[in-house]
Amino acid sequence: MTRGPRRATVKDVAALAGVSPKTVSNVMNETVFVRPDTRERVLAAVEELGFVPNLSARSLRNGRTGVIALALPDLATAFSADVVHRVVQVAHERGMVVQIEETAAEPKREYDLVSRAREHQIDGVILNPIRLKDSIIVHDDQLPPVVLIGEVEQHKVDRVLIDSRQAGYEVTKHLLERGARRIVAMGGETGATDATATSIQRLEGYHRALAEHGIEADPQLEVYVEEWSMVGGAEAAAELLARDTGFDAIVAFTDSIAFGALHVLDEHGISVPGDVLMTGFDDVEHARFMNPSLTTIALDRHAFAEAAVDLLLTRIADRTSPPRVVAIPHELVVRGSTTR
Amino acid sequence: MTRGPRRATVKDVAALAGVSPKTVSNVMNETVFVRPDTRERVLAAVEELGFVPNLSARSLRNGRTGVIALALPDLATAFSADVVHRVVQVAHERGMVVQIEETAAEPKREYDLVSRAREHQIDGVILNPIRLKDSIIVHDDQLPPVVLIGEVEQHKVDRVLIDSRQAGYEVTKHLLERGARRIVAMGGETGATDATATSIQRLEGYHRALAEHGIEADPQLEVYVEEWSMVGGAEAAAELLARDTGFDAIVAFTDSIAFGALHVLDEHGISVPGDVLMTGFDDVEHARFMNPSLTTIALDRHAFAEAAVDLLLTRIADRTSPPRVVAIPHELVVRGSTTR
DNA sequence: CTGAAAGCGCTTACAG
DNA sequence: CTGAAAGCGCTTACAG
Repeated sequence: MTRGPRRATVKDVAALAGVSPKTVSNVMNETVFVRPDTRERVLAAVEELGFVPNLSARSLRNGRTGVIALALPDLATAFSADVVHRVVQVAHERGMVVQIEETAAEPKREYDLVSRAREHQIDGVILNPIRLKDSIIVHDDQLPPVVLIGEVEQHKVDRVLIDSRQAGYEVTKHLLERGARRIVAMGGETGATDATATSIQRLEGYHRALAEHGIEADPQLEVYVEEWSMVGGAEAAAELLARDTGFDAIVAFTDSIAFGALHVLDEHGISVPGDVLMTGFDDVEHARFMNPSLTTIALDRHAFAEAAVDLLLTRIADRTSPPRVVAIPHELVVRGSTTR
Repeated sequence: MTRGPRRATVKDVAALAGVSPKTVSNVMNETVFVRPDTRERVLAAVEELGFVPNLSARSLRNGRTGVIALALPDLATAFSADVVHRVVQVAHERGMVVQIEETAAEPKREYDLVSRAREHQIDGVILNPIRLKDSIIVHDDQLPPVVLIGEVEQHKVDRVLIDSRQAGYEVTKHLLERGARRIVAMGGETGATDATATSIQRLEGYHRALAEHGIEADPQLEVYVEEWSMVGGAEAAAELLARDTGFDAIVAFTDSIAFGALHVLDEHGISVPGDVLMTGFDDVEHARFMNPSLTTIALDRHAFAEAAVDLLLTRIADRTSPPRVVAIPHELVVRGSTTR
């Protein structure tokens, strides 16, 4: 810096307030009780000098950075955008900033973040892991503070999730109640080798609902979706049509998959909800604005973000307490795509 | 840290390689030429000890953090999601990490970031300012490295933009060529007091196209949109219908506005493109998957992100060079919403 | 409740 | 091209 006055330091503040640097530190960090009049003098000096603590120096000393990482597979999806939006808001309210990471294109990044969080100058990680089997959470047992989001089947780490089995059951049951009998599961497939925990659970719920109605599962009606996006949904719908099997409803495992599938059905002159009923998961904003609007599973996204951030902050403060799980309630939102 | 071995430091590496800490630093930073065999020995020691530099210590010494901030008004929009996605990718390729900030809900944050970037431990900011008149860029002249994205009318700072005037002209001309005569501009309004530079420019292009075709601008056909989102587009469409004036096309100033408007038109039994033609701006992924798919203005988003990051890195390296402007080319993508 | 000293792990001058 | 010393600005023990 060539221009401008030198930034004030704790020393300057201490000198002006007539105390030691240690006392300034105590006031700034509110760790111990400081006598009110001392406190006042320090704060006045801070104000006068425009003192802002140097976070690099603080980090160097105490190992905390005030930064949490949010690592998601694909940042470009509507669901990711909403998670980022809310996590940033909640983190700010808690005095933390958020560093964003994307893991799908660069799988090593996921491992790297979790195995060397300290080296990356972050206090902890909120992670939506890509694949269950790849997740090093399972292997490594000396972890930094980590909160997993999404339905991951392991028990060493704090988690925020929704009950995907139950949700999968509910949407399928809804379709059965509306008269559908040949219901497609779009996103999971029995026996898929690289299935995610989420897809496995949603598929289980789907199977349970079918079984309750005395309907046997038909592998022809299970379509695997590699990329849970609109493109993936469009490809899956094309694959489904190519199988040339009858169907009267689709349970899409995310709203994005549903949007992609809807587009392809429309191109083929298949009407939703006229010919085929359709449901999604997530209730992204577009679900409400599509024509037809999309029946889907909604969750309290703010509660979701808040739980993730707060679990992480708790974990940062106490590394030894047992892992906790927070389940966020969900509900079925019925819209045009299942209403004839 | 109670468990695990102590992290290796430059000292450890220096001792193992039989050199001074300074030489280790020289090798790690590639600032000066180091004799190949010395270099090899140092790198071997780094490898053996798993040495990773402590970035807090580095920052404390040299003032750089390796962090850039990306500050957008609203993170939940599709356009934001895509910008975040691409900026994070490009920044990683350049060895930087990205801190995300949202400014619409917390307007002070914009000022704070730009006026005290150093205090926030960031090397620079990529900023999409909310309102022209609020932007402190105009007032302050001792700025940290800043790159503005979007059409901001000022010349003190590096900028990445598209030619919104020309784009506004092109979509309007396209609609005129398809026979539309009563074309609504949805997003800007002549004389709006808190108009953004973007909305002003798109409106100017719209006016120019009308003028070229000998059509007089009609204030009844200009609808102001407060929030450039689907909700805002839906509200604007409701407002337009309430005016009870004839129209045969809509130039929406973003794709999101178009989606919101499409939904309301559909609810009122107005067909796109049957009764009304519609265009957007941005070419977000949904534009392709809507029914009908949306005619819109596309830009090379990767080039956009790359230009923003690279301008910023150049600025961080050299604070004194004159401000630069990078214009990203755009093109009209014609789809179903303007094809009868 | 507050002070004086030491040190977190780097890199910047200053020498050679 | 490399070394020995100093210091970036905080906070952590250690005293009192």
